[in-house]
Amino acid sequence: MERILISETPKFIGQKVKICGWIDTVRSHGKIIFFDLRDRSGTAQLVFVPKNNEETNDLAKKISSEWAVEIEGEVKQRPEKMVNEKLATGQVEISIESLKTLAESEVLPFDIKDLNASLPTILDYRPLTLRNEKIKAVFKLQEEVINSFRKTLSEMGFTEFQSPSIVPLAPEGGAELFRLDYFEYSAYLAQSPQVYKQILVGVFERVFTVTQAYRAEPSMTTRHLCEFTSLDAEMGFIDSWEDLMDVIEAVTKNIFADLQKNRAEELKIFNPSMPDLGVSFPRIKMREAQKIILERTGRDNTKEPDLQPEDEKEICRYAKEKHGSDLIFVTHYPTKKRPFYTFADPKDPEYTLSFDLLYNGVELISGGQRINDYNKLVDNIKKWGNDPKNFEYYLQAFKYGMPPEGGFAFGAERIIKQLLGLENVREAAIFPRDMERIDQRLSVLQEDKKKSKKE
RNA sequence: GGGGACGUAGUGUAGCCCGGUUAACACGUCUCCCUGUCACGGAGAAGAUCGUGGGUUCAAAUCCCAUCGUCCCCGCCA
Repeated sequence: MERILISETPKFIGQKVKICGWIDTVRSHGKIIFFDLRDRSGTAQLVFVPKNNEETNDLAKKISSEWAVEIEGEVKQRPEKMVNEKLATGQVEISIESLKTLAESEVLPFDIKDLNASLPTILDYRPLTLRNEKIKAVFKLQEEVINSFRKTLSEMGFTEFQSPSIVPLAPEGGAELFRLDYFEYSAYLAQSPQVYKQILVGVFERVFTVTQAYRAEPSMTTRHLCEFTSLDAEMGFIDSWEDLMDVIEAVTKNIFADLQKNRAEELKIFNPSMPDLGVSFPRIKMREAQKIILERTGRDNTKEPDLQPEDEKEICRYAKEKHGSDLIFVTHYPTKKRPFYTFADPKDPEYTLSFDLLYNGVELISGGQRINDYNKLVDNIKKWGNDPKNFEYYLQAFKYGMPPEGGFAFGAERIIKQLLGLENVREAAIFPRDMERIDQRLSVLQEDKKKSKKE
């Protein structure tokens, strides 16, 4: 008999079927045992009543959570009073005729259905806790974010490329790089695909990549990861830097729309408030934002070169109240605070044609127009204290005709964290890396190594 | 790089301020009962040298010091 999916069982009422999956829960009433069986498509109730086969009866008593099993049985319409409306398959149940263990499970360290563990514990048991319905849903939603990003940009004529992870050095500074042995030389893990996406604008005009970015920043905050998924795009022949914000707005709105359209079930688990996609995202200059914050809170940060985390939250509240938007562009960050390739505003060179898109108080996207003029770029590399010789490879793209261009990057984990209201970005990374953890806690994994380093 | 908080059965917490006999509760686990549950229910049981080391004290989960671990905030950033 061929296996069918659990979600299909209501179509087989009165018929014998074979289904496979994991045992979610067991409710034993002695002479009758109910199992919830879970596969990739959903969950259904199985009913077992003792047979005149001792072996099967013993097995049914022994089976417990997370055993992988294969069962054959008849799909039965449930009596009206016993329909479970919470379950998609709640109008039917499968009466077990034969039962086969595919893999036993050890006793679970905690109840993964009603998970009530701390984040470190959840991460320690990641291979198991990912099976939790809610945790699993996070990553189905993240998949959709990435699919949507791909789809929108492809339709807009962007070419996807694979960005390298091993790089010679970073254009944005050296402090936060992971260094690695590369034969007899040193190399680094890419902190961003910036260099490569800019080079490829000279080839494909419009490019994007979904890639891992690595930052060795000693940060233990709820919004930082040492390895994160960067959704990067870059486009040439722009008329204005505002073209970039138009693209971002389209991409972002499609992401939210696609989540609602294609992942309604997973979204329902979190029931987040979705941004109003009918309004356009306000665009305000950083200095204006600081003035608004001063007026609203009395906090005077108007001399600061950047918004404080508290300010970012406040300006998002402002955007929601005044413009009905959950997202807001903050533009014109000071030239000194941005990387060397950022395009200065010709009307006011102290500030750049760059922007952050804030969502519920956190930076979601950073971007801006880039310097495409070869000589200006070389000058800036020097001004930022670097040697243009180290950038010769990258500079070729500009030496041989680079049109006006710009781009942006999202953190995939941050989108999900902000949308679902997760407390920590590590909940939005399927296998998060932070200062203290690569899968397992490094303190446990490499106890001896750390000690020897200290001595 | 700077600052703050926390560490008690498998898991999540209470107890600590104000030291005192068997360290409490919930979930999970085990045994028994249960043919309509869906986070099933009922009865019972096991499970913790209170992170580690030292100090104060007649007496330490509780007070002090050190150490290890965990989390959060700032800087920085997506």
